[in-house]
Amino acid sequence: MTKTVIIVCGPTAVGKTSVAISIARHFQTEIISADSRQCYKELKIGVARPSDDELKEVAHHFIASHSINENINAAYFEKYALNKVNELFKKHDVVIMVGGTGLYIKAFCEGLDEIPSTDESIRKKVIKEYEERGLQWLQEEVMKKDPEFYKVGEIQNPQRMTRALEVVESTGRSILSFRKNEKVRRDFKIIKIGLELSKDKLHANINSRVERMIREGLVEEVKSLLDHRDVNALQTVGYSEIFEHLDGKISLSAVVEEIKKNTRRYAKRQLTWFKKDKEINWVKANQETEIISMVQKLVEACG
RNA sequence: GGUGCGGUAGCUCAGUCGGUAGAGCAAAGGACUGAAAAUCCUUGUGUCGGCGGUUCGAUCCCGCCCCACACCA
Repeated sequence: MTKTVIIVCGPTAVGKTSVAISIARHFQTEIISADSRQCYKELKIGVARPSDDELKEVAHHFIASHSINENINAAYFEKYALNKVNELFKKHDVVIMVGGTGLYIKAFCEGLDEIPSTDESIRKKVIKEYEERGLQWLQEEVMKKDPEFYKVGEIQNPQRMTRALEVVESTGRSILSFRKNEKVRRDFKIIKIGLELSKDKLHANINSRVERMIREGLVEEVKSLLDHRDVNALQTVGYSEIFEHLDGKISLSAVVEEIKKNTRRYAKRQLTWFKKDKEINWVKANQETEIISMVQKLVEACG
């Protein structure tokens, strides 16, 4: 039988976890998470990690598997998930991937261009200089050192600009010279399922989830991470806002509303990303039996 | 009941010495190749409280009314 990965994606709070578990049980297989925050063992309540019962029901990978002090990114995920999927294919014909991190899913399905790993000290230096000297300095540096990128890049976006600078400085070549614009072909089948809900229902889910997180002790969780607030893993909805509250800048009730708002905006960004992917089969998130029979048919069709 | 202050975008407000209006926030849409729950870009939204009057022309001036707030009784 053709080896197959079924990818379940969609916006936050749409109900991916439970659908993925149902599908995994149906195929008697395991789950690889594609979530850029649930992989950290230090983050639990605020990232809506699957419950202990759920984790017991089906084996999960890339959940609470790394530390916030590690440097995890899309390229890392691509390698990690490819290794994991090949390992799981020894025991299973079908493997499930679930998550809301569109870039990670894309990296897994299509690959990222190989860019020589840059010197960590150069990266840090570039970011530090940007923080000290500002965007205009960054733009001038990129204009000087990588004029090609400056012409086409997002010159208002400091993250893109610092990356471009970091790459020219450590390789001597423009980041554009590494871009191949071709998708890598995987030797397994990929089926993409997108879960959807009406905006009203999604927002209601988001609101009640945020309130539950607070009830379950999110403030305590964030308090225990205060010393690490600068790490990338903690630049996260639900954590940034509570850090502000712990600083005394904003009341708890205002924080709750901020988290709801920022989660809605995050969901919208995810939707914008996933809508562009024409390979996704969209289904209503709350119709599990229909989803399973559809997935079963898709798996048979390709194999 | 009297006096004062106000009623302009979903919210908070600015403004027009009379030529039918604009900021912030919220919202909506979009981009995305080693930070992606990140980061960045774009965009409106109006019976200017109601009815009359003056005027070529009123959201702006005048009158009455309604509503909110404050103070006095």
